[in-house]
Amino acid sequence: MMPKKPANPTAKLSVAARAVEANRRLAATYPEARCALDHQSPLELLVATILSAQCTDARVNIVTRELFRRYRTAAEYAASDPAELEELVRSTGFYRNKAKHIREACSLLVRDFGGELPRTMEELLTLPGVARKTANVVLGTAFGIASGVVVDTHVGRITGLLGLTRQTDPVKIEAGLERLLPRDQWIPFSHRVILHGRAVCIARRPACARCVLADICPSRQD
DNA sequence: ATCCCGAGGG
DNA sequence: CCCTCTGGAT
Repeated sequence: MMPKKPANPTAKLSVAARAVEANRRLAATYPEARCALDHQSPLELLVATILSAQCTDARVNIVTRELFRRYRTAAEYAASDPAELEELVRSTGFYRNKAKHIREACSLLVRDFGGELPRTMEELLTLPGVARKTANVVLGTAFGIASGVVVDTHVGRITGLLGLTRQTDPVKIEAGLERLLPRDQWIPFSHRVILHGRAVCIARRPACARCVLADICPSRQD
């Protein structure tokens, strides 16, 4: 008999099959996966998501606790004192841009949408500081509309490591993932990958030894 | 491609 | 010190 060689499932799975299998395992591993940004309304989720750029969700949640107490409506954000808003969001980084985006987006919400959040990608993209990632979060989590996969830094990194995409442009990554996964999995998949990125497949030091995807991951490090 | 920008981990 | 954190606009 030939000595038994270690199986190499990576080579046997098509990209599509690997995407589905990865999602299946992540679903089993993180049954509780959901949006980790604290919020009680679509507006609060929009603000939290704008603040989440290049910042941990834990930090965003610390900041929004006070922020949401101070401002309740789009009109209140729009009328806020710029310096005061900047100070409240300061610790999330990029604080001048973020404060400006919140103020300007809320002004536009008041002017064009009656102070409410619109429910289409096209309309959300008219808001300053809102691109596809933020719009997909708001549509998917606040409104239950599976508009697209949320491609943040974790989803971009991990889907690349898994060989689910060769793209680096988040819009192209998103389009590819949406061809690999059924629509009703787009948002849950995003949340699971983000959790996995925080807990196991950490950017600085991926913990492949305790990763449920290690045997189907082309980038596994031993 | 570059800028915005604070906080925490190694 | 360097890298990364649920990006977006110019």
